[in-house]
Amino acid sequence: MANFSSRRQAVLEVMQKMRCHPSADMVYEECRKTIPNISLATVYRNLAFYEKQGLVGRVVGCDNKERYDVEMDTHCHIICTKCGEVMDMDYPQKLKQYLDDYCKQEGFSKFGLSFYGLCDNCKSNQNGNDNLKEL
Amino acid sequence: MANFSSRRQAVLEVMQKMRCHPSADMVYEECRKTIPNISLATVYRNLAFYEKQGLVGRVVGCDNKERYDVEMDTHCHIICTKCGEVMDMDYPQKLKQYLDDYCKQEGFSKFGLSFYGLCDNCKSNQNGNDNLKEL
DNA sequence: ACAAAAATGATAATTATTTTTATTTTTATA
DNA sequence: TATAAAAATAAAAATAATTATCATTTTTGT
Repeated sequence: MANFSSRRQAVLEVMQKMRCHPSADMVYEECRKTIPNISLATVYRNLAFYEKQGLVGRVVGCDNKERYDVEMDTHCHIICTKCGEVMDMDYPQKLKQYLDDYCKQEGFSKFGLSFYGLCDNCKSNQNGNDNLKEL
Repeated sequence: MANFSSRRQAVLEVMQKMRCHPSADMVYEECRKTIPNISLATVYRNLAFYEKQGLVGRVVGCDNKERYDVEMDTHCHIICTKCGEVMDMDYPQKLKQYLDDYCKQEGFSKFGLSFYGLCDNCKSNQNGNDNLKEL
């Protein structure tokens, strides 16, 4: 059954291998390493395909690109207000259960929690600018 | 001091009057009702300006537009997985305090919580399609 | 009143994403 | 295995949202 085409499989494998929250073009660049002539549209199409399946989700960072993520629902995110990087984080103690229950009780299909702040990298390269939009 | 230009003021007033989470072009259309020759660029510029001040925040709905919101931090959001509408919601009991404390403790500057599901409107116009991307 | 700084409108440019179309690959079935 | 139908693809064009540019206007501080 669900035997995907080679390109389609590649997109998922690349997503699973990348330990980050790539934008579509990052996935594209990564795919090209093994499939040099894959098209960007194919990456977009397959990310949308997997999103519909629930295998891939979208996170929204501080830049204006969509970021994609495998394994949603298991973790929340820290989003750097300076560089836009998205990092995984375990839910704070007890919170996951609380939100799961609440969600079920109210009939929501899912939830997303993000914390905003400087990532370690930007923290050490401090220049007092805690805002992407600054020039 | 902070005596803004008339256009800049208008953008904020419109935002405060609109009881929704408008995209930039929605704010633009609303502004044009009183200032017919205001420019879309001015709306974008001033939304960015207020965002930097922390007076306006961005929410992300299910469509690919940025949605803007005044009074962040007081409420969380329900995002309709069908029409993309963003609605305000009070934080579930005790949750706000918990998250505020956690945030302060960990040194994050803010957080955002969203629940996903069908809005009442889409619930009643049921057609089994719980996904914007469906055709 | 006047010079300097900031904001604006109009439009062009950019960027991300989606659509289109002709072609190729995959799938199902005979 | 051969073959017709369906699905997926590459490449490019189209679309849509946002940002940048620049000449002009408005605001600010003195």
